[in-house]
Amino acid sequence: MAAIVTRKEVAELAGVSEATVSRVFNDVGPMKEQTRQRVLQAAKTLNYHPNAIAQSFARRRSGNLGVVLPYVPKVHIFSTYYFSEVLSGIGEQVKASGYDMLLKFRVPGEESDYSSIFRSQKVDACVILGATDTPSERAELKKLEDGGFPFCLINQHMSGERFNEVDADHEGGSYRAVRHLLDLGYRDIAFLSGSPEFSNSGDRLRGYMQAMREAGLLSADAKAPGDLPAHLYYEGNYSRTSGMKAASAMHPNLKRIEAVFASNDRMAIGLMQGLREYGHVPGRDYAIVGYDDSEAARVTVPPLTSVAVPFYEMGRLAAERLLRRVGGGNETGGASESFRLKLDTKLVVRQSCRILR
Amino acid sequence: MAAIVTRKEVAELAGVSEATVSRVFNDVGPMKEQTRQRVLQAAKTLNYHPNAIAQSFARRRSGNLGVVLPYVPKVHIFSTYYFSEVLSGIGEQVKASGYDMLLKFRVPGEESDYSSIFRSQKVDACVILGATDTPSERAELKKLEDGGFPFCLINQHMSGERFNEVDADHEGGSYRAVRHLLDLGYRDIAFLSGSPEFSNSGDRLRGYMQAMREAGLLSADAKAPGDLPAHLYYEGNYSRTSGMKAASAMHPNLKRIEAVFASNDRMAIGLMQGLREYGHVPGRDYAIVGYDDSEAARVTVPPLTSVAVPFYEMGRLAAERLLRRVGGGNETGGASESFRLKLDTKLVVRQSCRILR
DNA sequence: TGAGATAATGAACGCGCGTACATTATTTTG
DNA sequence: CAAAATAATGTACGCGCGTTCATTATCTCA
Repeated sequence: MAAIVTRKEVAELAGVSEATVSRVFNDVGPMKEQTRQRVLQAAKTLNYHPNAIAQSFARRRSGNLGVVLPYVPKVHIFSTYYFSEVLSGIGEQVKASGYDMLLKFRVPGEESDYSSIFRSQKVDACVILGATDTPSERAELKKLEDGGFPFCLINQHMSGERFNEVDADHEGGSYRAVRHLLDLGYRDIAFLSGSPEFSNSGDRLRGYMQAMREAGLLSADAKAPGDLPAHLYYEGNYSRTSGMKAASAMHPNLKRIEAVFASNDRMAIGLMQGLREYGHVPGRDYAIVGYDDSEAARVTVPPLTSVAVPFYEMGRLAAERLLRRVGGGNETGGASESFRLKLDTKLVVRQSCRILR
Repeated sequence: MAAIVTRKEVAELAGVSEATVSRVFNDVGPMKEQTRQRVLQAAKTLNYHPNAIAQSFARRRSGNLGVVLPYVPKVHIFSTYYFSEVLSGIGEQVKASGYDMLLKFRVPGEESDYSSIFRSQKVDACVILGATDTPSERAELKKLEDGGFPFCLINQHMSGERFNEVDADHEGGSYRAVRHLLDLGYRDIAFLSGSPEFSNSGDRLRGYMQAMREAGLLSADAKAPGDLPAHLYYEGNYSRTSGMKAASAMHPNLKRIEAVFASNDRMAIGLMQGLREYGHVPGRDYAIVGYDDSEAARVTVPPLTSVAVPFYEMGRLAAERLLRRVGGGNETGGASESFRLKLDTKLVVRQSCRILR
């Protein structure tokens, strides 16, 4: 291992004190140009790089933005559209802000001790992905908030709390998707929901039901899955295989279903594959709209109409807001204002829904 | 911000010295059980967590595995199959080894100063993704090697060097793909290559040509793209859009092409989309084999025959080998043995190639 | 030219750990 | 029971920085 060059060696070569070396590298205080050049030359000669760990320690700041990801053994988490897009956006902002991105894997279901992530001092702020609205997770997040640790949830709203959040208008996106189907003449529109512990699943359902109520297809007080006809409500876990499973459940009812709105593209694709095995061709025998507008939506046959969610931008904004906060270093007074952003979604029309009537 | 609890406070509460607190937490030396319990109780009472930055500093070890990724502004790098799979595998191993994963983005084309990544001491070892075989990159990697910094290349072979590498048998995978087409009766088999600066592009081409030579479809001394009939060689950059572009170039020649072997699934998919616009249906009018066996291969119509590359396992093994090395802390003597692994690839047959003859 | 003001730089120490060596406590042995 | 051996714990300091306060060098002004 190559020997570590410290500022001590640089100071000796340049004939100055270590404090001067430090000042030069941090652009602090008055500095004679001649002295500065001498130091920089010595540093270059010795190929000196400040020890980042020592800097972090002395500054009491890690220079890392933590990203907390759910850990499921053997699951290729980075290959999930949502995570990969958000991470790309975070990465973009981290790079632009001169921070590093430290990934932390948290085992879901296990005692979530979020605050220990901060107490180790290894991250200055945290983006939390895959959080769920359960009492224990809420309690853990409250502890973070009470401790003044800067964090941000993405795509997970915790109503009644003042956590930092970056979310998207899933309800509006869902509403527009279903209105699109209604405008094409479809009336018997089924809904394939994702896991209910995610707030965004509830948002999608709400948008679906609002559009259906406005079209007079549901009673005015319909609010929950239980208020839907059984043949119009299905549930998966956002995976393609759960979409294929839903196809088995849906197939017997397909005489009574004209269209399907699925809560994400993967389930839509799995559903299409499953129904194709029963001889039902998407876009011809039934209409289908996905959600997320992932790359996969563009490669299916026919290409999928889907609601585009700006996950990349969500990740980028969360990182930007957090890093602005910790970079400002303005810890004056009590709890700072929380930020909550809700980004627009957009329906991208492709060939999976023909005009019916 | 919550006050930081240090071992000093724990020591006071437990009525022991700071060294004893340290010993308890590091399970070092003889320790009276009674004393140990007193310390642990005090730590729990104060909610003490060792400061990881201070630990890293004192240990002269960061506890981070660096992952170097190419940075291209606005490109959603995590959404690329190769990167996402490798990262998932690395993440799995990092979690298992009690390390953290620090992402570093490097601007390609820019002066690649890999060694500065190590000189900051912020990572103990590095996995390098997206490296290219250019003289300047080689020089930078040689500097790392000379400095004794532990790193590993993935999916990029640098012939003549002794760098740590984890690769896959692309030549063998390619060969088997083309043999499969030959076995189905196809003779006029075109090749859609990826960018030539990646070693694995050359591997794929070699496997293709070997199979074609053995079938007597190429002369015995054919070695380079120039030795191929022009209508059988195309080039893309591994993106879906470059595959669609290749479709335009290939379409006029489709009377003379029976099958296509594409260097990755994305280009295969783009090609299929492009040719479908000209009325050519994959699996019926021509056969096609992709590479990588990404998720997308499973959702196309028809599902794509593809060569499976264990990217996830490659990432996991690279991390395992590196972390074993730095964890062993055995820096005795000079340069340690480099490791080079080449994992098997496997042809996964689906419906994109019918029996021709 | 000397006093005062300002610029530039150095000395010292803290950040919160890990641990070598010294000291004290406890146990074993003759 | 005392000496020797072993177990347990404490003291002191280094890791490589950032920065406060002290000291020195330089400039300005009367």
